[in-house]
Amino acid sequence: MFSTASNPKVAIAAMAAMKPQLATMDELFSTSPRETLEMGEGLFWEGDRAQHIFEITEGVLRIFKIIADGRRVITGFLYAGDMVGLSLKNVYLYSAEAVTPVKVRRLTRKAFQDAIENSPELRPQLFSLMCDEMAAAQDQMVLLSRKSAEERLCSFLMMLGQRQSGQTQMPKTIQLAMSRQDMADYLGLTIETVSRTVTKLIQRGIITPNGRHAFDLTKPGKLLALCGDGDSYEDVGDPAVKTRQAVWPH
Amino acid sequence: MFSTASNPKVAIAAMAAMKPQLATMDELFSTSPRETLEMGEGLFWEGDRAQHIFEITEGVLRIFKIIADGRRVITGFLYAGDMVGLSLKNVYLYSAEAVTPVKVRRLTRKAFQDAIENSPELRPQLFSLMCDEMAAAQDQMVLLSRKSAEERLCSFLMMLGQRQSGQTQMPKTIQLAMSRQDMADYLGLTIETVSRTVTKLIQRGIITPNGRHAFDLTKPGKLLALCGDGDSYEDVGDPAVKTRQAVWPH
DNA sequence: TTATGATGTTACAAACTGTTACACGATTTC
DNA sequence: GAAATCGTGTAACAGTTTGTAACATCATAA
Repeated sequence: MFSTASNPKVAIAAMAAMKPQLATMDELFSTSPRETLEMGEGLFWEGDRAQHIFEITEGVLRIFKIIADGRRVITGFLYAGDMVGLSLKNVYLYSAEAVTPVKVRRLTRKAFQDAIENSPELRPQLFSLMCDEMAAAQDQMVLLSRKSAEERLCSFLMMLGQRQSGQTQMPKTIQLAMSRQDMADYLGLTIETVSRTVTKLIQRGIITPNGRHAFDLTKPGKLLALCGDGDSYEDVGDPAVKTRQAVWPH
Repeated sequence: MFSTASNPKVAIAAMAAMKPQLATMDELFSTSPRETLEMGEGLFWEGDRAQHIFEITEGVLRIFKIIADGRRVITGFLYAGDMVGLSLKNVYLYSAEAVTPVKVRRLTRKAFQDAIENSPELRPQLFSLMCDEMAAAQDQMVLLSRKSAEERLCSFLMMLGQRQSGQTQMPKTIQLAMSRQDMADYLGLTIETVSRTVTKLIQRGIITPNGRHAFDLTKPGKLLALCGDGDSYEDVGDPAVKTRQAVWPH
């Protein structure tokens, strides 16, 4: 199946790749028109036929599932530059709604797959994206599995801060695009517990409310310490100690 | 960057791919020797330099992270045929230990990446694998975020059943390779809660103990009903209703 | 067989989070 | 501009899950 220029399929692919010379994911979507979503509007629903991949150009999107009794679980928030809809299944595995007004561009799954398959530049980028997504999912599992309400809140604020600062140091102010209910459904808490915990953090002077949907980081160091993921590596030492079990002081 | 046979890199890659004609992930590892892990032995640790990708040939592996206070979160169990160590980072993002005696085969990351990059057969398979992993991670987030202890247990047993039956219908008996503590750390519960919940399911006649590490499915229908993920799609209807919000009866 | 340690089970009190109810302010609607 | 609605904050109470401890069971070795 793999061949050289004598295979017309490869030759065509090569030519296709030469024309726009796609080097970034963003360029892939550059020919698509921008579409607008109002606040609260849905982009697609769990179970819909998955025909497109989307790139977010502006705004914040929430990804969620609904289970029995109407319980909602938000599995992620997506910001400008992120992509949604990646999957091999024929239906979307989750729903997507606009948290704020949102602008997206879309590509058919086929166009996307062809572009990836024909671009040795794009493939590692896609792989990298998926790995990052997987790492984020695992961190979220840790949060939901073993962290207290306070640790969840602090972790969430730290994540938002890092995302807004773009990998540099923490910003002074953290913007919350989403409602308390969205936060609760993302953190596996109720809205009341979110409220209580936020109040406690404010009373302890760790954050200061700045309008209804933003916080100033008064003590960013404290916030980091309260995330609960310190010292992960502390006792992971000599790999030569083969039969060591994880220490579990229960 | 994309070219035809005039590019020696591609030509070499083509030749390399022609020799073994790699069509499945399994074949990729077929030249590597099998390595053995004893029960409880570690394969790698979170923070180690990530130099290899592993394929599990036999046995069960647990993937986990440790956070502050020694709290452990098992993010997954891996069985024969699964791969571990996929990531773009230079260090492993989690630890891997043998739950049962395990056999693995390894490939350097570079060898793996080259093989993927040079095989249009393997790429979709890898993509598919990663998508499945992502879907499983999201299901796990739902479980950890909003399911009760009983729902978690039932979901876990169903998952094990499906894995053991190989996508066909539920088997009569479900084998538990792991300890109660492992189950607890995977389901976000304590070992006591796991015990109590298992006892309840037995008393209600839904499962029947079959030795210490296996259950017979007396009422598989009941078990499925208790998973808590029914009716996810029930009100996901007309995509034309654009501004519909998810119903959230709180 | 008996001893020993690891693993699993059960009971009870305690803690955290969820539930319910109501108050407040901002925005929208009429 | 008043009323209704929505999102949010606060409080008392209830409930599930946890933590602690004791006990039971199993596997292995003496």
